[in-house]
Amino acid sequence: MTQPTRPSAALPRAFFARDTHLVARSLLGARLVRIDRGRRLSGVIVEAEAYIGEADLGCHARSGRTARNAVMFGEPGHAYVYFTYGMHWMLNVVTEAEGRPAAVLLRAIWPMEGVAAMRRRRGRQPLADGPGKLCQALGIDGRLNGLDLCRPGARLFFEKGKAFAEADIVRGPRVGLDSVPEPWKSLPWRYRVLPEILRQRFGEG
DNA sequence: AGCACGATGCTCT
DNA sequence: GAGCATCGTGCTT
Repeated sequence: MTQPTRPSAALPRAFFARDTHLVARSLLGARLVRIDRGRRLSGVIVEAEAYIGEADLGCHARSGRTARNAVMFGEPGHAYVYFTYGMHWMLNVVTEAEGRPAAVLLRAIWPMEGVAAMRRRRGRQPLADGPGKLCQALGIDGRLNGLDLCRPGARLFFEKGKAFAEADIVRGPRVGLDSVPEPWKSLPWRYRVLPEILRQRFGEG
């Protein structure tokens, strides 16, 4: 649909080296860009969740550093991509200072560029309104785990976008943590754009 | 429109 | 061997 109107720089590492809630909140409205065989696939980020530290029992870092979660302990601005439920990839971006395991899970985008290519990957199904669907639509899998999303030339990165107003964003409990103990299960660490605001800004799906 | 369930394989106990 | 930061189907209101 829309083509890029100007070259834009990837969000810098300093953007991610901050409080995880602030990063999650600030990513809403930003653009997630995937370079796929030389073409841009992108969408506006409309839902994200915060996972913070070893004390957060909903976070993969809860049991300390392992082979799977090692990237989360590293430099901010890298992709933490993992496989779950035997079939789905999840995309996170590492946040906060190096050595402190924290990340933001990308849960949904509003597709903007390369919609036909995304649809080819997704079939006749909703495009990218869930973390697994998002990864499938953008062709993201474990090969991208550890990728530096702030490095020039990266095939996956973030771009600044039109921010959403505070009133356009709702917080709520994170999804899929049914067996995680309280308070972690219910903490409002999920951030998403109100549906009516999406309709207002983007029109019907 | 909503809920229950099965798929399917990796990670950690 | 259990559980999982999910998804699509199929069945019930």
